[in-house]
Amino acid sequence: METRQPLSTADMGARERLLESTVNLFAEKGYAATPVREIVENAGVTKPVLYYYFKNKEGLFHAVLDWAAELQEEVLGEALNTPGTALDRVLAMTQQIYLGVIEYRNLFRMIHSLVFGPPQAAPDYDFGRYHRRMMDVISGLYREGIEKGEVRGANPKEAALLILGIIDFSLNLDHVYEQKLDPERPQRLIRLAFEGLGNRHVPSMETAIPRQS
Amino acid sequence: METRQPLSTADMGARERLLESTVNLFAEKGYAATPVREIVENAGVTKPVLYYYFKNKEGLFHAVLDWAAELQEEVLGEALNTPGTALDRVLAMTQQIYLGVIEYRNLFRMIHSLVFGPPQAAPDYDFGRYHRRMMDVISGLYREGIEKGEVRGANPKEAALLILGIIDFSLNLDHVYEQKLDPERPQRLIRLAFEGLGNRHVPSMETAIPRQS
DNA sequence: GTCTATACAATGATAGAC
DNA sequence: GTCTATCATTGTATAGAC
Repeated sequence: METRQPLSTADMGARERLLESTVNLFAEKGYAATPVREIVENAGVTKPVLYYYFKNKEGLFHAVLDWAAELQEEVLGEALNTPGTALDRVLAMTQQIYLGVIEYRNLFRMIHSLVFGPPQAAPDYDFGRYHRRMMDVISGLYREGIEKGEVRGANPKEAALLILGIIDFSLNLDHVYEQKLDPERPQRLIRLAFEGLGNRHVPSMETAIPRQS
Repeated sequence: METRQPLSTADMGARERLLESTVNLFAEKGYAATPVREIVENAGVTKPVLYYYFKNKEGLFHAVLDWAAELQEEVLGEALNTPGTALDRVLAMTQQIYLGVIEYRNLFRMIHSLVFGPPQAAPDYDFGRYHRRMMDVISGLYREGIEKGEVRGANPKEAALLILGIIDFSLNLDHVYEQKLDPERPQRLIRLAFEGLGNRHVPSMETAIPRQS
């Protein structure tokens, strides 16, 4: 029967258009609020085509999410190959993430609203995997920074929470207010978190920041 | 006709049970994935009762959200009456928020997934109001801290983003992993943000800090 | 592989009795 | 105010022709 495809490569056909349509609609309306009819219309095919390539609406859902996990690995993989201090590497990773989000914006928005949305609004899936993977990578970066003496010895897990929280929240903001993505914001906030909100007159580790008042 | 009620007080009747049922189900499954049949079953009434008190499913939705805005004002009002330094007050506010979230947990979860979920998964509503209100309050607290010389002069809006991001992310974590709420976490992370991730050996915010390297 | 046509269940909403 | 019974619509999914 050969209904199995590589899911990524070169048959710019009905299957890929269905995946793309699904991502766009789930990002905008969520799983439950998106009728199959719209998915297929948007992909320029008819309903039976969907049920030919995927078992059902839920199968389509899983196909998209597994694809997302692959992309996350690509992004983090590049980030891990970056040299520099802990702050450098965290900023570079953040940059990579933003580039990935810009390229696959709706995919990210879909994942994000699934992770933080109502638990039963969509079929079961281990959404925590994205989060855990991020935590592992970031806490690893920070831990190395401690060993090299670049940063103070805060609990790496807590530090990772703070950093991931910033990235996450920044992306959320861009999403909620539907502004253009502000690729600078998470970097600014992360620097702020490294420098500290409370300490007056702190020279930055990387940049010399002008101060006044 | 007199179908207008105060929405809050003492008729522990069908209307209130409907609101509570709605909150619980929307928090768990979201707007689109929650059938009115379940709402009324869970409230122990029948469908026409719902349509008697509220215009339709969407009217019920709005009623719940307006109620949430009132509660937000209560919580922030208490927080604003707290004395102390900027850090003290931010921590106190965070504490108040957590108390509120514990008391009205599902209401918060519902709001949150609506704010950060897919835009068209539910009827239109100005969800940004909750966020803007938080930003105003927090940036105000920080600004006062600057004027009193308690904190360094970071951009109050950016500082508010960082702080709100922490609160938000903490609540998200508790939600996503369905752990018990950890009321300590946001406080820890906020202190961490005030102290700074990057600065080794940081004395508290009041004193001037020496640097090295 | 892709279509037309349709089966079948679930949903939001209401009419009308009490 | 609350119920029983019902309607119109929309949803997912499939049969069967090509």
